[in-house]
Amino acid sequence: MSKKTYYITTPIYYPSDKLHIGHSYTTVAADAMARYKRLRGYDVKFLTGTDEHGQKIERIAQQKGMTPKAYVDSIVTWIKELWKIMNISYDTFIRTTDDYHEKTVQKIFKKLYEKGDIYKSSYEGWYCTPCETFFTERQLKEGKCPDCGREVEKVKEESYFFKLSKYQDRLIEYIESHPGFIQPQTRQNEMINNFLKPGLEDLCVSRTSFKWGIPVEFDPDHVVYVWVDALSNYISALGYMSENDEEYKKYWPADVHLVGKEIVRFHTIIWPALLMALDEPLPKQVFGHGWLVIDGGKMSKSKGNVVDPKVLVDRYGSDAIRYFLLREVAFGQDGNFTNEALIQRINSDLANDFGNLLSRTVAMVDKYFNGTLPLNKKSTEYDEELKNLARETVTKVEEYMEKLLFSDALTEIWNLIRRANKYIDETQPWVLAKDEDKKDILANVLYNLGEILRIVSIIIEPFMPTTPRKVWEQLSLEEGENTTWDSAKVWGGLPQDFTVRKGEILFPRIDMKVELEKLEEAQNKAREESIAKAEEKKEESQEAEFISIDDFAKLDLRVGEVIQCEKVEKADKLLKSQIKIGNEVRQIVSGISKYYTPEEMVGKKVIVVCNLKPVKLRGILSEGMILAASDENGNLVLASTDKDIESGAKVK
RNA sequence: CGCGGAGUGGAGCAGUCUGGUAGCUCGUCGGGCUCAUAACCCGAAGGUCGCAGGUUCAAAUCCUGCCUCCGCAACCA
Repeated sequence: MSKKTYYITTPIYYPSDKLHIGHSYTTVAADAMARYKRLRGYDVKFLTGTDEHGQKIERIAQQKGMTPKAYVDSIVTWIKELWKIMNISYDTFIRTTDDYHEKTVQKIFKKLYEKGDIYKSSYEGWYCTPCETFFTERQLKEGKCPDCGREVEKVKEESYFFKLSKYQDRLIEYIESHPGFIQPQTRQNEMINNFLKPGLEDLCVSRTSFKWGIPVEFDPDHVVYVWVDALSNYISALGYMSENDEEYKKYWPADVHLVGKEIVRFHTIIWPALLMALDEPLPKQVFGHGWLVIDGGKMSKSKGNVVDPKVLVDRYGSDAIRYFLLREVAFGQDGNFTNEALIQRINSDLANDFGNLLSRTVAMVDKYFNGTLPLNKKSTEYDEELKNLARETVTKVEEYMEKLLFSDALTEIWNLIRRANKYIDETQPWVLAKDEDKKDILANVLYNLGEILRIVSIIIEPFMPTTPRKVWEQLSLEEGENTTWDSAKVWGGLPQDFTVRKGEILFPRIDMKVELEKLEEAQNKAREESIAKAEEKKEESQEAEFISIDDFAKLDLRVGEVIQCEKVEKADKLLKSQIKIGNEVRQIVSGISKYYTPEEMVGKKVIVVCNLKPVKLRGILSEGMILAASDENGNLVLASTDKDIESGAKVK
């Protein structure tokens, strides 16, 4: 009989830059699950990778004077190194630039086209490069990307569309009849209410405006655009539609796609629709986990609060970081990441509770029995409870892991560890040691502690893959039948006369105060380096962007006096001002409401760009722009003149 | 009336679906112990469970309204 299979995936990450701790979080969770299933005897396939195409990559590479491939190669090398130091046990690392993936995508595209689910049409719309997303005129909000608020580019081109709308009803039906499909439940509500019920629009699935993508086989001017390319990695990695599709037959449908909550939509709407169109089964589950937030806010490069996982792993080792990520935050919800919490966890859970339990056990066997336990044992009244708890703990961990509740699983394990520490207090081995007649009781107590350590070391392996071996080393436990998952359910796997070998301290305690400073220093350094790089980039592009005096002369800058000002309703940043410029009065809308009240605006002399093309903001005409200075800390002040001067005066 | 999440002892969270003594970790204070990484064990203080109504014998939990925070969205000429 062949083994049961288990197929788990992470998203494929976009290698436009290095990854942060949030990416590690997803990947570590997937890894813990993969390791757990392997220990349970499953034939596991664990997939991760990178999504390497798109205009954004093309541009970044261009700025750096590299080919797109060379650029992503450098990032991918960095990512693989990260997964290595974090002990990520992926089976396949797929890159969307891999030859086999490109071929499969082309075949999928062609199949859908032949089936009529992809059709050619012309597209007039807007494109946001950072988001890699098209928008219709209607979706656009006042000329900006509705996702990120940045500039969009007008694009008119012919392109291919996927009939997403055709699958809308089937999707709703599927999701409602498969309650476990989208996890956690709240995400399901979000998808149905936000996207499915309002109606789906067909999806643009090709581009002609850039080249860095997979060419459409039968229409080489087009490259396949993100959805079909990226999402199908989950099946192309298994050899779907290739000569060798054995893995596909074996592993598909996936047991779980692990994704961050921001991309649940793509995985629960677009991806299933694509699979429906291909007549292939849908993944069994999409689990959208929460974010690691910093000081209550989202981690983002623009905020400069991105945490580099390599810095942390370097300082504390991957097992400690993995433990923290999976323990601290309830999977599915957002959770805080702070250096304090990290060190706290390391100290109290890993050093004090767990590491110290090993330390004191080994020390006592060493001290009282010269390192090797005698065979004669006599039980105590406390043994039964401890043994029962050990058995129950393994069962509970199994139950929680099935639901991907990593934090709960670890909580159970730590309850057992704490119980073992208490057991030492109850039995008082140092008292037993003073009485020759009680040596057999003492031996029993120490054996039981050794057993708890054996059991714990086995069941923490999915979370902390390197620690178990360090424990076994100190207990002289051979990796083998007494270190399998099932052996953790049976009391007595450790030899009755086991020998201890004092080893390194598992998790050294950390001086919170000192370490916080050092950590911040290290993190700042890493951050500064990346900022410095970004500035370099900026400078390079700035040099190329000198303007001539003629360019500057095109600006019509004038002094204006605010004669009236009010807030724009339903817009929290906008003020509408009437500004007198010479003999003329203009209406200008500005995003300065957070910094200036309408009252203080009135009477101010400001500098206005007068020949800016008028636009409507929030439906209100704005005929120019008020100049203001703003810094990175979010301060904003209006630009003004040094001394008073008549309104209408030209600025140059 | 945009969508969603959250508001529980000093901090971080669980409990809410399936009403009935409010639980955990950290911190604080007191005690115990000495095998151990100044670690471990026990005890105590500390909560009107955001606010206001309602249902009920009984509400953190169910219903209604409101407030605050966060994310998305919007906005930033």
